[in-house]
Formats: sequence, C-alpha cells, structure tokens
Amino acid sequence: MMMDQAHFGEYLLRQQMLHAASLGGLQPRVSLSAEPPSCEGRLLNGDLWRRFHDIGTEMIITKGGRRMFPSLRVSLSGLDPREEYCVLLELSLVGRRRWRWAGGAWAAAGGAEPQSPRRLMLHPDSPAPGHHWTANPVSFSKLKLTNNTMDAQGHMVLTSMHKYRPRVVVVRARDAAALAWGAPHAAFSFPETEFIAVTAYQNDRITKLKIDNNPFAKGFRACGQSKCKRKNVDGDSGVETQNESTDAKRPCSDAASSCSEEGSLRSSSPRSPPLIDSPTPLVTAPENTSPPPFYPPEMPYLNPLHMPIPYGMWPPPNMATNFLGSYWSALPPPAPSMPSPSTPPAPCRKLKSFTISALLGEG
DNA sequence: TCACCTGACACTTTTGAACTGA
DNA sequence: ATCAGTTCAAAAGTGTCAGGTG
Repeated sequence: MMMDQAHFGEYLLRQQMLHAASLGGLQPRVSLSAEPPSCEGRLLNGDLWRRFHDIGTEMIITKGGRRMFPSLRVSLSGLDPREEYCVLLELSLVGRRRWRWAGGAWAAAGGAEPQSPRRLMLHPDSPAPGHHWTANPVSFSKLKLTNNTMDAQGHMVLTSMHKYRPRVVVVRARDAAALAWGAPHAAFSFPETEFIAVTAYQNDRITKLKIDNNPFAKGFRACGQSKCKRKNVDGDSGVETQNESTDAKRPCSDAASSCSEEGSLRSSSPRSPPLIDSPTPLVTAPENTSPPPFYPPEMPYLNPLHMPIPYGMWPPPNMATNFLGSYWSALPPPAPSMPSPSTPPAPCRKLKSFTISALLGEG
C-alpha cells in the first residue's frame, strides 16, 4: 500500500497558499491530518486498463464531451466508517510535452500547450461516510472529456495530443465547501491509466480494443451490421464481411460485455457486468517519480468557471451558488448549508448529467 | 501538403415512463 | 393501493468518414 498523504498535503497547501495570496493575503486554513495513513486504493478494472496501456491508451475528446473508456473504477478501504469523505478525480498532465503519432508510435513533439485548469472533479456521491466509499466501487464512468475551453457542462477540459494521468484524491470533509480546510486523507494514481487525449484515434490497435470492449461500439465489431453495411455501401463483394462474421463468433462480444464498463454508477445493478478484480494489488504510487501537479500561478482555481466541478447530483441547487463561489478557496467556511438534523433534508433533485445551469436551477 | 479538428451518420446500449399482473 | 416485473421509445454513447482549417 502506497500513499502520498504528505505529498498531497503539501500540494493542497500550496494550492491554497496561491489562493490566499491572490485573495489578498488571507491565511489558509489547512489542518493536515496527524493520524497515520490507513487508506488503500485499488484499481478494479486494472486488467482492461493494462491492455490499453500496453498499446498506448488514447481517449477521444470532443466539443460536447466524450466519456472515458475504460473508465476509472477504484475500490477504497481503510476509511473511518463514520467519517465523511469527499472523493475527487484529477487529471494530471504527464510531462510538459506535446505528443504526436508518427511512424506507428507516439513521440514527443515539443513543449506542452497552455492547459485549462479545470481538471478536477468531485465524485457525485461526495460527501459520504467512509462505509459508503468502502462498500461500493468508486466509479467515474460518467465523467466526460472535452477540448472545449469554453465548456459550460462541467466536463474535464483537456488538450489534444497531451498525456494525462488520472489521480483519485480522498479528502475528509463534511461537504465540498469545506474541502479546502478538510484534512487531506490520501491520493492514488495508477500508471496504467495514463492516456493521450486525441480528437481522432491514431492507433488502429486502440480502436480495435475499444470496439471489442465497449458495448456502445458493438456495432463496429467484425460481426456488426454497421461494418457490414458500410462495406457493402463501399461496394465490397462481401467476401471479407463473411470472413469477419466468422471471426465475430469469437467470444469477444459477450466476453466484452463482461469485461466492459458498466456505463453507470449503479454498481449493484443487475445489468452491470461483474467487477474485474486485478490479480495483483495495483495501488500505486505515491508519485515519487512524478511530483503532484502544480498549476502555474496564472491558472489557479480562482475563477468560478475554473472551479473543480462535480458531475453528480450534489450539492443541492440551493447550495450551488455558495459552492461555486467558495469551493476550493482559502476562505473561511460558510454557514453550514447542509440541513440540520432537526430539519428534514431538502429534496434531492436528480440530474441526468451535471451542468452548471442545472445546479443553478436554470433551464 | 500535412496534421489535426469537426459534424453527420448508423449503430448499440441505457434509461425511464407506461403498462401489466399478482 | 402497492409492488415487482416487462415492454418500448427516446436519449445517450460509440467509431467511421468526409470535409474543413490553419
């Protein structure tokens, strides 16, 4: 079990110092946990990730947002069952370089372009008690990636042809607004989850692997009607189609379903395929080799548009303004917005997808 | 000319409302 | 009246491809 609590604490502290400085000298309120680290993280679909990593994982980014496949699914343990935690996902730029596909391989191609700061997402279940996080897989399957720097949907804004590594951060905090002064608990990243953001697939092997494993791409499998139809449209004789249909009988389809993503956060859904456990512990990696990302001063999490955005149904709309205005800042905690034990909880409005406008009750 | 990006397309899966029966 | 199971249409998510952009 490896963890970088101290590293993360320093990272968080630096982030907040940045805010404090830019907010006019406010003192950051950071209370680093003094208890020994005990949290463990484990990548659940590590086998699938490794298959992609062996080839060189690529993730499509689109203007409207594209889901990650595979998605990040992590099992947490070692949390205090009664303590409240927030779980975040961060996408760290790996190396300060740009990549290009040349000669059938990825090669560095100059320095990195300026990055959007919005690469931190709050898990929709946050905050939740430790027993919730340890009892259920933590899935970020609904997360979407975009290259639209003007994105208002709360998607992760990435830059094409750049390499990123997901990083799961666990923070002990009763609500997202208190994240900034909550005690950081642990952070995990997994080398096999690194990927290069692209607007179109470069490596045919990645395309094939995605098609074979992503249920939504079933139509493009060798047995898929789409492929046959397209071939016919293209004037193909159909011989190749026949051959591929034979090949299509390989167990990829159903097996693919079993090793594909669940496509939803309903980990207990009867429709969901069984979880795939890694044969070996995959907890990494205190990023000893790659220090925690430190965003340049010109891009701190200051502007509300640059705030880390949750993509789930929390916080409730009445808290959204407060949330967007103070989250991840070094300001003192606002008056508690969460319902008190004596008052009934506000009805939870279910959002199909997290958007800022939805949070604000617009549209 | 090249590398990269965009939007329409056809396909599949997911989702949730409507319906049915116990 | 309630609940669980089924059905079905709409929404959402895929990669492909042709064309656009700088």
